[in-house]
Amino acid sequence: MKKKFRAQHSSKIFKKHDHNACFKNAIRAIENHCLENKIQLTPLRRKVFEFLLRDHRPLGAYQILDLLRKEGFSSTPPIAYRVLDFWIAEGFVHRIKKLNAFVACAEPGIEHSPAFMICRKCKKVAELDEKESKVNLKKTSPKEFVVEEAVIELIGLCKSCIPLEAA
Amino acid sequence: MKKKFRAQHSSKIFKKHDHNACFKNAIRAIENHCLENKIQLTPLRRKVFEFLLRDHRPLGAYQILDLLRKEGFSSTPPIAYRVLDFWIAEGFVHRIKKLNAFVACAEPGIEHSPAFMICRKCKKVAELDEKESKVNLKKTSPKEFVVEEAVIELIGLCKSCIPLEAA
DNA sequence: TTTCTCCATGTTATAACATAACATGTTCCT
DNA sequence: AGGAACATGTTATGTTATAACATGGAGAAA
Repeated sequence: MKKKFRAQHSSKIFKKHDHNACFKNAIRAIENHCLENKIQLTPLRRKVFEFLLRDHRPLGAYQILDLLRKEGFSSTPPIAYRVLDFWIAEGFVHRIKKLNAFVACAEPGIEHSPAFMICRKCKKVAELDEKESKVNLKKTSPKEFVVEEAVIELIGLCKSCIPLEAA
Repeated sequence: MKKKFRAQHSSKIFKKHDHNACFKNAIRAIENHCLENKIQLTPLRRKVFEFLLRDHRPLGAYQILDLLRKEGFSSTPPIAYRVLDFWIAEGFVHRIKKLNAFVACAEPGIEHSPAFMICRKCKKVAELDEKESKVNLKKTSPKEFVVEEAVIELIGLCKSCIPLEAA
């Protein structure tokens, strides 16, 4: 299986990185994905994805609605939830239950149940991939329980915020 | 540190067990805890804990309110949320974000961020303890991220429901 | 090119979950 | 008995999410 959109290594998101390139790369990924799968990349869908991509910070559905309103889109709740459901189904957005919010995905295209690291200070969110998290958990419950889906959300301090907290 | 209330081994909850003893044991645990810590075990608090203890299935706040109403208690939302917050603070109840619901805790008294296994068929919930889950995750993000709190919720099929699903 | 179908978006209404702020009542300490 | 701390009650409202149905628009097939 070919990856079009290389995983952000989790630590990258928490550090200064070439976000312009990161952003463009992700946009290119959804463009390709939609082309290849004959899915419509509508202005609404593109806009919502762009909002989520902006700074690796999760947005609530109602925050997204406010942003859409400012850009002249309709902004009743189902608008946001539908587009979010769409991106989740395509594997490009994840829901963060802990925050009742949504983030752009770092490893789209493959169905997966990622784990997240949520920095409580800068609010950025990075993913841990399956190999690192879900698999470990699976081992802990060998024949006792068949894991079909996992919600794994770590709240804490990211590398960049640890020094700030010391102050 | 002395444990008063032995952990339900996770698999136990998913199997037939002496639930009467299990229930009584847990009630004794809260009675002791409240006595020892000079905390009031009021009828409302006791009742809410009993509801949650009944069958290892999580209850939503509004389900609890319905049950309270039937027993003649006041049943406006803050009543339930306050009692739930109380038990969570004491370490005897956990919130399951995935379900917007609450479960009685299997390993109370120590502050911990447990992991849960939620059976999508029978709806029962069991805990995985910290050694099995959180620590594994911690190892995966060594100096990148300081984990302060973890939400770990596995959705799947429990031992008892796996055969039923095959049908 | 029209008509049909599929899908996206729009709209209205309401459900489900949660908390703020303040009032009243109870316990228990001194 | 007085007062502080805590528990519960009440009203109002905030926040998150979905159901159900209406409209519009793009592309395929006749």
